[in-house]
Amino acid sequence: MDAAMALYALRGFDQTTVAEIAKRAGLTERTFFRYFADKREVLFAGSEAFAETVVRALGAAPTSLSALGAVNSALEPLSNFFTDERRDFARRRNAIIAGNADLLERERLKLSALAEALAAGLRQRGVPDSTARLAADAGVSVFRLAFDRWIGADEDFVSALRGSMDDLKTLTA
Amino acid sequence: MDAAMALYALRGFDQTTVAEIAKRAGLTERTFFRYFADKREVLFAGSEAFAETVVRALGAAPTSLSALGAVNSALEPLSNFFTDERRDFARRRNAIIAGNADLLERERLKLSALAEALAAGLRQRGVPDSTARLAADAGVSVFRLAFDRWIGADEDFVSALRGSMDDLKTLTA
DNA sequence: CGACTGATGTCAGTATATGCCATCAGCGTA
DNA sequence: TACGCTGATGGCATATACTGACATCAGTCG
Repeated sequence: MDAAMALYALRGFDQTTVAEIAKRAGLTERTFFRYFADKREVLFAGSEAFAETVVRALGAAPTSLSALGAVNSALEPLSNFFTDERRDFARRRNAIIAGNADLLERERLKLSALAEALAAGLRQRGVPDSTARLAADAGVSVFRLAFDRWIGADEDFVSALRGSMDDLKTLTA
Repeated sequence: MDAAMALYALRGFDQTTVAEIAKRAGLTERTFFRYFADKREVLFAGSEAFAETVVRALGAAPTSLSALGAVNSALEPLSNFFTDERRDFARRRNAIIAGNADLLERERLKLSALAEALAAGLRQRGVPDSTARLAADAGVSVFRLAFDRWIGADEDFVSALRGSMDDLKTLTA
């Protein structure tokens, strides 16, 4: 992962070959592909843990909450991922992703997987399907907005999340 | 496109090579790649026209409308794309996409491009950035929901759209 | 000591994708 | 008519991503 990140940052994602990454890491190409399904996946390794955190928090949210309220409280634990110390790393990672269409594509897929997981969790709470899907999507939108705020300014993630959620509320007001 | 669709449906996307598509279409592989950037793009050829329609309609929406109202009215012209005659084709296309991760990935990217275009249009109407992004994303969510309804039942697209937009409203109520 | 296991290496092969040059048909113009 | 231009296609070479099959080797357990 370190080797890949460094090379992607240095000469860009497209201009980096798996052979180069492997060599830098002191491994063979074949071994690289045993750990990562493809060249992009290196940058999205932690994404399952990420989604799991959200889903678990959703499961733990009080049943009294509305669909959106539950989603909101499911996003809060993500502040453990988005701490001040990791902001710099996140910025570098983000710059790489933003600069390449294939990586953006993968990111969207991961986010939509997150949305589906959220929707499934909501349905389990008894939320009707269409509501569940819309609330889940809205949650991901709010998350993206909060993430951009967190990464752009020195605002901490919880407050960015709160601000974004407020924006959503004014949207429909 | 016909050749590709037929083969994708017949033996699946992964099991179909570009060489086979080209042969069936009476062309060479090289020519295939002059028309389509990659193997997936065949299924998303019309997507720019699609996005343009939405953006144009958004530009034409009365300025008195709220952000969400404008997005809603921007989606309505899509009923021209989703007519009864095209439902069958859409179903076949959808089944292919749903069955393959790479294709799903590409679809997400197209939808997120649509969301970005919508957001840009909203900003041009004076909508603040975060509101614009959230409203655009919500619009795409509503569209997806409406599309699934349209494709699943024999409901026509405008009514599916209306129903989905209602769901969004009850979500935040 | 021998069997098993997990991680890695080696190698061969397939498919995607791109660049470069050749060809050829159609079309307008001197 | 002859000429040159243009756009679409073919042909070829090549890089790179990925996959499957088998070999190797270190550790470990009985």
